[in-house]
Amino acid sequence: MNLDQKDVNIKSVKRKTLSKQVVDQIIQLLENGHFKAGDRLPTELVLMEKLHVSRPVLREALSSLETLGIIHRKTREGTFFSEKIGSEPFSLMLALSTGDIPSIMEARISIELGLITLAAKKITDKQLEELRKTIKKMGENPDDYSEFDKEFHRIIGYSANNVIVESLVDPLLNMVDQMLRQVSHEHKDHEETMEQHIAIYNALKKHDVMEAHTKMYNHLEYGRKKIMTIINEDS
Amino acid sequence: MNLDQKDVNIKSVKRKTLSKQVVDQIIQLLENGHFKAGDRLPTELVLMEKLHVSRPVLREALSSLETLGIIHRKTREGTFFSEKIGSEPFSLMLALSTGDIPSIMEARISIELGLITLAAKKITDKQLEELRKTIKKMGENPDDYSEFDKEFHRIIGYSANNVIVESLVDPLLNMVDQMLRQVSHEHKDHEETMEQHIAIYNALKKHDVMEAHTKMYNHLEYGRKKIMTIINEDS
DNA sequence: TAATTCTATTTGTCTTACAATTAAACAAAT
DNA sequence: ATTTGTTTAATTGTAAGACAAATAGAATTA
Repeated sequence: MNLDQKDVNIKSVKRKTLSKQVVDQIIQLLENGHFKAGDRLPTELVLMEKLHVSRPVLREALSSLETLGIIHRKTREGTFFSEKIGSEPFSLMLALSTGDIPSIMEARISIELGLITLAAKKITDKQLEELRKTIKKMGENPDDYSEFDKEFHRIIGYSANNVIVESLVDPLLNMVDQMLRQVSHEHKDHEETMEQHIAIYNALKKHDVMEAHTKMYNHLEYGRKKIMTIINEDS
Repeated sequence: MNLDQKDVNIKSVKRKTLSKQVVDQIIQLLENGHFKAGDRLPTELVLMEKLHVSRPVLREALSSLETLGIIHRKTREGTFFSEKIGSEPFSLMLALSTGDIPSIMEARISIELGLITLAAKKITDKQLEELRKTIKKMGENPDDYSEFDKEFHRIIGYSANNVIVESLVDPLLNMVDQMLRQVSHEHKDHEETMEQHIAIYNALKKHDVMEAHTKMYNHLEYGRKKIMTIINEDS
């Protein structure tokens, strides 16, 4: 990108770096429909020529896209557009909110309340059965049930069967889980949690969107308030 | 990173690239609490020495983090952790779903239904007033109201006042808006949309979580079904 | 004091070279 | 004919060094 374009970019104060421009160019290939998920991109050498940039610049762009989950690369094989984003990028992003417990709790509530609506409509019998199992196992392990708790929510998240929102579930659940470990372990509430999970399960089984939402809301608000109480006690 | 580590990474089949490792290292600085949003990172030269990597590798990692919205850089000033992620990364990610109309519509519904719950609790009088204005303007412009429609939803998204979920709103709304432009312009429904917005507004004004959810659900499902009908007609 | 110029720091870009990985082609052995 | 091993070549991965561009802050001047 040495020349030619007479840079009439007066308006943009913060001129974009070349690598950022390359990122945008490659994204456009998707938006144009020239490429789609799964397609193989040209080799770095070819891209360098087409885009008129040096290899480091190109590779900065490709690394960015890979970290975003949009492409993936394999030595000797080449560069491909991914099928879906996956959860790694969101995990990385969440690191910026480390310690901001209220925001994380809210985000988790927000995402899960959105998902339960999709889930109530789309959840399969098989997934309902899986849910039932987690409840059963939770009943059998009143002392250490946090893994089954998380699993319950994860199943609901994935039963919404939506690749876009799906990517958000695991990172948020993991973050919340990690936070819970840091605060007191003494505030568990096995019976109450069981009942709430069962109520949610029953609503999902009926595919009752509104009831599922209500039960999930109660469940999540219950958890949020408990945590907020705990961290306020500490301070 | 020339040597030393005898690479006992037998388990991980796909060895991580250096730049990916650097990304993880820098993320850990956040998770450890050694750095937080707003902090300035060491210069590239220093990071190169500390991490034992070459400059291209380091810069690939930094570019990745910048594209993820986690850091931002300014010539001569240095590199800083961002205060929030912003909406660009999600816009980029969404490109991978270009054309997958059902998924995008669902994701939008999911996110907004999650947000309305937070919004119903946290929305301010000022934001309610803004909402009222968009409804008024929409009433005055029965022919071209799509911008006010989008604005209405955007205000609700931001009234949830949560930096994490906030980043998702604009990209999704823009994507949906763009899709709507591509399908027929003839399917607008001014009166119905007005009524639904008013119903949502009234629920928010009462800070009634459940009613706000219900009204928003009706509104979004109405829109989704309309679009799905249209695209099915075409095919 | 205020405006201007200079300087040094930091990020941005390019070039070149070589290393590492491995699919694919080929050869050898069974 | 099928498996197994070997070579080759294509592609991504890493490194080093140089220079360009932007600009905060210091130095200079009016």
